Amino acid sequence: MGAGAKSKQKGVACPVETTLRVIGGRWKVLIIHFLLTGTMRFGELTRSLGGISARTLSKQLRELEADGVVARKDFGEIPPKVEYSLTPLGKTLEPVLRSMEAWGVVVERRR
Amino acid sequence: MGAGAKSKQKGVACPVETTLRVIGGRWKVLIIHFLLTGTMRFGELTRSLGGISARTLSKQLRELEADGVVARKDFGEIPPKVEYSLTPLGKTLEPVLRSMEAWGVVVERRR
DNA sequence: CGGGATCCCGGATGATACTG
DNA sequence: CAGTATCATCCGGGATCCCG
Repeated sequence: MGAGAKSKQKGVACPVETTLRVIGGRWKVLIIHFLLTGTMRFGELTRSLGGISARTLSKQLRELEADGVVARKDFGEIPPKVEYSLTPLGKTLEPVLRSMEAWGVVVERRR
Repeated sequence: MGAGAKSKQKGVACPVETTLRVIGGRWKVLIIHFLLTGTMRFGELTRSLGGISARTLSKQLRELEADGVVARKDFGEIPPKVEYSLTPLGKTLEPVLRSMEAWGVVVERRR
């Protein structure tokens, strides 16, 4: 995966790798982190993430949507309004992120 | 990575991303998975992982070592003998992998 | 056996310009 | 506002060859 992302479904039947494939993208855990606090619009996410390009955000959101983690709601208005939120499955990622966060804190303290 | 793996230390002070940076490599969770069962030699890992190149295995092991997750023991013999194992810190990754595995299982069942 | 040195490619991401 | 299209770039990782 270049950075990280890993979008291949190479025979590897390891569930841990499956998870990594889903949340391994450069910005995905951040996106999920923010959506855990509630629904957000595209522009809000762009500003919150700080530094992500529209092209990349769009792509990562669509991948998360394809994996059933994120729900996209298009209001079909002009000007456009689109809201993103976590699906029930997406919300079940919270304990995973928390355990990763806890470990990351320990590692960071180590230096 | 290709991205995937994320080796940048960009200001991002998010612990979750720190964890992802450490275990996000193409083979790292697999390596850790095997080392959780005990000490292994370079060749053993190569065969167990199946398909990894020596260059990449060497590199990922050194990165894990630099992050304090893996310990390397060189016996300084001829022919060479090197053993790899998890450090105490490395072993604390087990609950993280388990939560990722549990989620991965659910997702895989979803299709 | 356990790597290091090189060469190389594809995918991931950014920058920029444009649009409904 | 929320994207898409296109071009440019960067980097992880594979393939191959070589060595102590």
